[in-house]
Amino acid sequence: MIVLDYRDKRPLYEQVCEKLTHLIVSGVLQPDEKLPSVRNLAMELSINPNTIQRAYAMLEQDGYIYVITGRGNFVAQPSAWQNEHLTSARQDLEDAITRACSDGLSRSDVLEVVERIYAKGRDNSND
Amino acid sequence: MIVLDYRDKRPLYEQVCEKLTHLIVSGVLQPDEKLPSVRNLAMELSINPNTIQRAYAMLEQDGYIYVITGRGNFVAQPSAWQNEHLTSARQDLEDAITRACSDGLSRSDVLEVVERIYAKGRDNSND
Amino acid sequence: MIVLDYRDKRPLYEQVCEKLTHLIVSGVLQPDEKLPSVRNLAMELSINPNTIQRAYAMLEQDGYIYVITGRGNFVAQPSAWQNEHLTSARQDLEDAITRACSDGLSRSDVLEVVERIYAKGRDNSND
Amino acid sequence: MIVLDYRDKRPLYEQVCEKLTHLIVSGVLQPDEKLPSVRNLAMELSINPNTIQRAYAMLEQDGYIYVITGRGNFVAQPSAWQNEHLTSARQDLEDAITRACSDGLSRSDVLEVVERIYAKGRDNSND
DNA sequence: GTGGTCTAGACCACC
DNA sequence: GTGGTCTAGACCACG
Repeated sequence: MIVLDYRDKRPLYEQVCEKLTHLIVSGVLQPDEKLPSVRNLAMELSINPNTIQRAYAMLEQDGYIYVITGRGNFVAQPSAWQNEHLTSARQDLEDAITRACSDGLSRSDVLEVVERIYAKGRDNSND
Repeated sequence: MIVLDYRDKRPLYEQVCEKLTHLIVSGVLQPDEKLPSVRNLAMELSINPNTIQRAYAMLEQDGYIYVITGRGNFVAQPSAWQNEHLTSARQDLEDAITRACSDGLSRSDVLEVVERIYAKGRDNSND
Repeated sequence: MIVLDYRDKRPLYEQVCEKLTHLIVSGVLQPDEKLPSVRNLAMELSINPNTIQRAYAMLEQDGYIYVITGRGNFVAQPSAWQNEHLTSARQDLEDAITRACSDGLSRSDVLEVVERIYAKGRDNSND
Repeated sequence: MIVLDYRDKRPLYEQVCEKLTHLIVSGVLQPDEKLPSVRNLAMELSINPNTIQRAYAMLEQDGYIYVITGRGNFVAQPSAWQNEHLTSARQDLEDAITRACSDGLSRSDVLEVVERIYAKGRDNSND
């Protein structure tokens, strides 16, 4: 379900968080679907339960999942995260393009990259 | 010459590195121009000389500057860094846009952001 | 009769307890009226009977209901709980307002909120 | 500086968090003032550094403090937290009064409590 | 010395 | 079985 990259400099809990967020946002995990339990996912990834716990806590805090103690963690309704997710993604993009601009990339360079990526990723139905 | 942002989460040496890179790439610092000495720049920014040392080491390692022992640090010829700089910037941009795409941003969302940034940043003469 | 909110962070037995308390205090459940049996209510809410059992135990302990072994649970006389209920509610309110005060809310802020809530909730006939 | 209440049901990190928030909001801790280090405060309170770490992480996440790795934790500018703090306090108050209303307290009951508390707490200069 | 991450293992409340 | 908290102790990057 998730593969960790130990060469990645980011903390493990952040990787887990990001991977799960993608699964949720992309709809692979449907609303109200149950996520693996803290202990199970920890075992599956061979990491400490506390690390998973932390990732789940962040996801809940960001509205991607909700928790029922004693039952498990469940995917939240899109209405709970959709807005925030898009604005945050937009902000990240803005930062990246600003950096690209100040790094000397020309507008046409950027546009070309955009076209290439969106042509390749059209199966995601993001037009 | 350089202003540090202590609220920035990144390590100081990375900030110094980035700021100097910008000055070099943008031509504010000309090829073969001498950079401030480690000690001087450290004093000016009121930070530890080790931090500057580390930043200079990275800049040399990335080909932006060259060192003449006993003389100082000097800006390298653009031919030494231009290619690498652009491809690295391009790669960063690609990653960011890929992420934006998989985060659900549409092509038109991205294009709009690009136009906005490049309209605002036209004084950088990157068209 | 009762609707549970699984998103609520509080334990289920506490929710059940609170809902029943409201029904009793507001007079929807009359003194000496029989409450649903543990098993029935558990089935109706699709939760574990232990949870209902615990809620009933708390209600009895707080004087809202009385138990006749083998017969069932019954709403107690208002004289048994009225005083305690009001002083406890008063105490909670006091704590909340003290916190609001120390959080920097002005007296007029608080008064405004009070008016708003009591204007909206006048159908509860608490003037 | 802080006293923990072990009878309190809330987690320790939340208590620490709340106490520090009060110290910050009330101005006892001034902007840009340094907070005790994670390890020091942990020793002082005789609890595990991780618990303090968690409290500090929450405070940063809520904008009450900012962190400079290797230097320490510092009180953020009021502009960073003032708005959110007040709206959150207002929300808490609203919930409490709604509960009081549905618990059968009359408007005059509530008003009386408000007056009593704000009369007592007038040295806090909250009018 | 500073914060940040991670592990290992324990205990608790809830269901 | 579930999540949540806490401890103890280790290691790392930064300055």
